[in-house]
Amino acid sequence: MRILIIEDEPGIAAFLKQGLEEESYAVDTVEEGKEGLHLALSGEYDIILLDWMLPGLSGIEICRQFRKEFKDTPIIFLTAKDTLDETIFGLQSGANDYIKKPFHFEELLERIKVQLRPKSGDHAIFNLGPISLNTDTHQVFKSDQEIHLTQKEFALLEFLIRNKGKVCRRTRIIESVWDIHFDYNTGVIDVYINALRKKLLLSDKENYIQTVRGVGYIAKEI
Amino acid sequence: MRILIIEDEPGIAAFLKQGLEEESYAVDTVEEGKEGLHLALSGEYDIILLDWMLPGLSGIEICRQFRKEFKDTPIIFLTAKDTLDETIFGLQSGANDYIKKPFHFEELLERIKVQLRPKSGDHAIFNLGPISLNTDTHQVFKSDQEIHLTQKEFALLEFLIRNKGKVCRRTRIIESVWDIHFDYNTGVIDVYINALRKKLLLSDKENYIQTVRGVGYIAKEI
DNA sequence: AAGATATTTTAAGCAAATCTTAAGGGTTCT
DNA sequence: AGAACCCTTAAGATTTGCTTAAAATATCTT
Repeated sequence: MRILIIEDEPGIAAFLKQGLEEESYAVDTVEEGKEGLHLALSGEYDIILLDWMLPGLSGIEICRQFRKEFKDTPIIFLTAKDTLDETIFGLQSGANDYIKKPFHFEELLERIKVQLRPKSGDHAIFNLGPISLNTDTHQVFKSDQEIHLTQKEFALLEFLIRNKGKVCRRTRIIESVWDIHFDYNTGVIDVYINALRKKLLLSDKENYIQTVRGVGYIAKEI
Repeated sequence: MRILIIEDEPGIAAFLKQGLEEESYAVDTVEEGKEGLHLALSGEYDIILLDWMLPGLSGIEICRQFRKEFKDTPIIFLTAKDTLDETIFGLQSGANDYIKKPFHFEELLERIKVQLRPKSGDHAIFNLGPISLNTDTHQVFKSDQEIHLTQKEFALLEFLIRNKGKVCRRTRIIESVWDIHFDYNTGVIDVYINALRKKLLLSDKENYIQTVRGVGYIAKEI
């Protein structure tokens, strides 16, 4: 999962980046407003943490412009302001949640998780045919049979299922799951896809993870 | 992707042309209004950058006349005026966006990209008669029947459909789809057009991909 | 801290899909 | 009719993905 932090105080940004990376998110930070909007509009992030007061372009303005293009990507405001008015204003501009500085890291983590849950229902469970994946407990089942996956295997499967029905390009996968932004002439993806298919016992009849030659892979309900 | 710049200040025009060409757009510039409108009406451009104040014919007038012919081609105004009234007036006359001078090149680039994305939000779907092409899932359907295309086949069809109604010269095709910028004495295009027609079951009655002798091909609603 | 275990990455051989070339036969235009 | 252009086909070249095993790294145990 890729997170973009737009925050002008380097201390806070670094603190968040480190903490989130330990939770195995792929994190980029940027200090300036316009550059932040530009990065956000690349469409490569799964969630955006946005400071309210920024040099260059205000958080609200970034939020508004970003929402023109991306309706779904969650935005969480990091804000020192706490009057009701301002908060409402922020949420109206398209944010999904806000958190008041100073905050506990755990609380932020919790809110991120909530935002990254599947839209239908409030469970942290994603499904793909008989396969279900729980992002809270980090468990995977196939027809009520638990299947042990390693970190990377889980991350890859999560990425594919979150993008169910869409082709996931290899570059996207390597960026989101491995946090590598260049040099993707590597065979890791193949190896891990192979591992997933084996562990999930996917056959020709149950090809929930299909390869799209020359492009990447797609998780599909058959 | 072809861009037409109608701008009377040679410095700005040259600067934009160079920058955009580095981003691998094909750019033409013109300094005078009437000539600009004439070129625009040739229908060969995917997006038009239009100065507000022009000798010959004002930007707004060009915009209005152009819109009579082409409903979809995006127009971005380059403007020094920044009062709300004038901007609204500009957008009413049919522009899709505007950017205030002086602007950062990056910002312009971002706005161009936004305009060139397929319409209707997140549906990355292009149509040609009963054929639909989804750049998101990398799928092609003809009357709800999925048709498997290879990379190159897909890229070629995408190019043709993106330029629906416009003749695509062989050199343009070889440049856009194969990224070859010289030496196009090759028969690949023919081979792939052939493959497309076969896979899409195009007949004389359904000649959505027509050949334009001596020039190239055109994707056309019949 | 060292050894044992689990995970991740790299590399290489193989198989299959895809891409390109080239050549013969049609078609269209002058 | 002749020339230029286009279509079709099939073989050879190339790329891509699958699979395996071993090397490198991280994690756990004692």
